[in-house]
Amino acid sequence: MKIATWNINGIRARLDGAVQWAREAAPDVLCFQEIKTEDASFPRQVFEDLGYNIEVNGQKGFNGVALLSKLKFDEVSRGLPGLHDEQARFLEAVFSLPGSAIRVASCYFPNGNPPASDKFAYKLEWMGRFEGHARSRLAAEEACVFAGDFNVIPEPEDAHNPANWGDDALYQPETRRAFRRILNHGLTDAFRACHGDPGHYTFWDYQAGAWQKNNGIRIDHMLLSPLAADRLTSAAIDKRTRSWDKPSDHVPLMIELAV
DNA sequence: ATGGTAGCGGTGCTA
Repeated sequence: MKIATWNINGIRARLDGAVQWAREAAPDVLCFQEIKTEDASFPRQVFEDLGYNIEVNGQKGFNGVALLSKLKFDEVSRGLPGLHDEQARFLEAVFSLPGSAIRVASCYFPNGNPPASDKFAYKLEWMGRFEGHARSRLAAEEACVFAGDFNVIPEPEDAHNPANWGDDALYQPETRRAFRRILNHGLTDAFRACHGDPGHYTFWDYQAGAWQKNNGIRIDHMLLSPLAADRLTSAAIDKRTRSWDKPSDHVPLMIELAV
């Protein structure tokens, strides 16, 4: 099965491209972040016409995540357990498969800029809450995929020019440490497990010709529990979408699992 | 060093 994630930066502003990509790539599960719209105004029909069931944790104007699935939703939960979050950043669901099941979450981690602000404190708090949640999911020994925009540059090889990011929340030592703590509970960075070489990015800023200069960063990730990682057969970034008209500043990431 | 772009919503905030 194919699972994809894409920070779409406004689903209504990006609808034609998002639908075209979903039709062609045909993921079984598609996670969106930054839909920037409320549940009631999510454009459901065009995706339902492609055969998707849809769950949304939306918010007016900012944030917002969604899960689209060709499989039936068995369970859905909104928000990180135990976190009273004003911001719509997390949506998790369980899907039944023949003889097994898989849990998938669409995650939009806080950006956290500027460092040394309340936004950065919120980012670290959110990452800590996520870590606790991931631990409890790992204890259940399920096939589980945490997919989304983590707003973390894990390593220098995940940035075209790491020196440019020294003052950015996405590359602070505390941010990278919090990400490693999450991984160290036993999650696999699916893209990195399939590609050892540097220079693969999922985000290019709109400003200063970042795309033309390939001045990108890898901040969208899929973290897999051991049962999911055992089934991982491929991972790919589809950077073609970044050159489309009116693109998102992020591009889709897709994995394939042998299930 | 600064400013560069985009979505939402109708101004300034967020990224």
